[in-house]
Amino acid sequence: MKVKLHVRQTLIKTVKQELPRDEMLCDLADLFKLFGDTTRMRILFLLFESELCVCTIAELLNMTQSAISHQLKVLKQAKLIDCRREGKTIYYFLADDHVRTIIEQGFEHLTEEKEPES
Amino acid sequence: MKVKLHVRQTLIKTVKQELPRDEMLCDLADLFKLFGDTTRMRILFLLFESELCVCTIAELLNMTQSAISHQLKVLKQAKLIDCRREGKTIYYFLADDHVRTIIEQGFEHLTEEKEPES
DNA sequence: CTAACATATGAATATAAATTCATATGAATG
DNA sequence: CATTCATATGAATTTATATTCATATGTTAG
Repeated sequence: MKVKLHVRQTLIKTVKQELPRDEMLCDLADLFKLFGDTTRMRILFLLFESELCVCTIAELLNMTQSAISHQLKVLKQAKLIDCRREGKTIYYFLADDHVRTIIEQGFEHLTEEKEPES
Repeated sequence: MKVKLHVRQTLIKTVKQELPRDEMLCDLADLFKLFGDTTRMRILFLLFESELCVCTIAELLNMTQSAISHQLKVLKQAKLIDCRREGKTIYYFLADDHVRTIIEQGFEHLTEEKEPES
């Protein structure tokens, strides 16, 4: 009885500490995965400048409307971008400044790597 | 002649500004790609604590030595981790603090997303 | 209501990345 | 120097992801 209780508490501890940690780890990986694709990165960089509609993004990146649309969906589901409708066209824009911050962080890593502070 | 010169200068401008931007974009995507995989993320989290040898990582993550070895290679090539030999065993460790910073940034994004400030 | 335009979407295909499997390398030990 | 242990690696396979293609949805204009 006592032993079982102990086992159960350990289990609870595991669930409370290990599983969330693991879930968080996956969430993190999923987040970074979004930035790990050239097309999505290009889209985000374009949206740094201003909001844009799907067809403009497609033109600028020289890709099909469909391909862009699919990627926009991915970015939107992840809440990195949002959109608003204006008649027929739909404008996409960055949801907040986190995107910038995260990308800047990565950028710093790259630049500091290439010029190793001599 | 003058027109051609102008065209050429525009081309140079393009090469100097657009292409590097594009190359940088790819580098960035490649960097983030590294964090976009659960296995690699797990490995990095383990290395947050201390340096570890391949077999220990494999045990802790409950994966084959080969799978871990392949991923360690990827991380090492990207210079996120480094290693030292001690007899037969090889210890891997984080190359610098950039890894921590980048992951923390992503982490902040996640937490701020889940609790949208009140 | 129909045509035209902008975007979205499901399924198929193409492409890339992770894991496995078999085996090679490299160091220590008897 | 043969064996054992730790790790690395190439090729095959599996699995995941991006793109394409065909078509659907939704909006505006006539």
